[in-house]
Amino acid sequence: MDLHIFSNIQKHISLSESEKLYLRNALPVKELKRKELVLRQGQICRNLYYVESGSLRAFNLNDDGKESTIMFAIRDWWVTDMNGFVNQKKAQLSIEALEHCRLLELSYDLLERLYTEIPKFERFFRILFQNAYIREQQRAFHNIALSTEQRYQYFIDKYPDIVEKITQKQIATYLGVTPEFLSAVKKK
Amino acid sequence: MDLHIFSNIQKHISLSESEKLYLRNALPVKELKRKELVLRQGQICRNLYYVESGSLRAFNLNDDGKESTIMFAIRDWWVTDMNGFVNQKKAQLSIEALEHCRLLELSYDLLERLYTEIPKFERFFRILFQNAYIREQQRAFHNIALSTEQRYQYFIDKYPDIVEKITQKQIATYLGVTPEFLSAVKKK
DNA sequence: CGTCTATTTGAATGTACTCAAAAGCGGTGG
DNA sequence: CCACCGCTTTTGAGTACATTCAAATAGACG
Repeated sequence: MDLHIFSNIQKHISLSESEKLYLRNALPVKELKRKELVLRQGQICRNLYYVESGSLRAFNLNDDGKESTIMFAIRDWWVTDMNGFVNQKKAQLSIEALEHCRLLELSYDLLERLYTEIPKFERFFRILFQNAYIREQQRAFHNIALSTEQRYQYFIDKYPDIVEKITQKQIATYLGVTPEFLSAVKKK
Repeated sequence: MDLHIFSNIQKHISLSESEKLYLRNALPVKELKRKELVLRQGQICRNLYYVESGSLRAFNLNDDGKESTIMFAIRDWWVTDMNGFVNQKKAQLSIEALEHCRLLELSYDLLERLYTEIPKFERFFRILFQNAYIREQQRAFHNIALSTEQRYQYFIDKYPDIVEKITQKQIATYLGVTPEFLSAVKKK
């Protein structure tokens, strides 16, 4: 089987050929053009996406027009508005393609079925959420403990593959500072 | 059975009487006095704790002596340095009792055994980590998008049971501002 | 009751934002 | 393939947010 998602899943659990075949048929491919949205803030969030190729940005737009980037997703990452998805309610986030993307779409209903029919998916997503939790807690820690310069340095060191896909303005909205200020920090 | 942990677990999975008995015997009770540490930054983090009663604070102390509070934990919460715990490496955090505490201690080895021997624990912790991830992502979002005043308001609205256990200085280290500044924000 | 820590207050300093304008760069269409 | 257009990045001045340090006051614990 040729999909990256299988090796992603098999980092943590094993899959039989029939399970792969099942998944291949159950996961629609979604192609996105640059700047296209796969989720719009305010819509019900019905799917979890695996990124076969391309890159995306999940962001919130508030009433004052201020954008905050919640996460980036590149090849081999999973992305959605997780709060909206697990509670099947309106998304706080929009998710846009930063370039041409090829996604696999995992619906809420299918995921619930996977949990009951193939219980090892509980394990897979337990590990996925465990890692996601640790990452986000680290981020929250950095946000309260580190200077903008330190957080910028950490970001470009930790996510070089993301950095090459995005603009400095997008990094600024991820760090929670203005593009002007980030520019000034870099000059130093 | 009389432990709060059982109703905590049974929010998401069911437990037989024999499973409860097994857990009861497998989870040592740990009693802590006020200000005592259950984990010290730099130590290997061997346990995950369930809070039967009392309240705790997980924080990082950096080289300049600056404290950052990563989380609070009250009755019915789980707490540890999750990164240290799942990778069995040195803790970034210390965890101290804010008052007399009664904890249940779940070791790394026992948890790994639970995952394989009672697979529904994969589901339980999948849901636990899923919720933790959503919470931390929300926190990271607030850190980059909201003012100190808004984050303070959100915290006291969302966690009134925590607020009554802690000092304003501790809230300040959780929000990532100085106690002096938080005091000024409140006056307004 | 005394001591230690938390909280408040204020002044001086540093960090970050706003607004505006210029310069640079990339995508798109001709 | 080049040139234009729009967006990103830079620069700077003025303002607002947040910290540091010090000292006074208030509270809490033993």
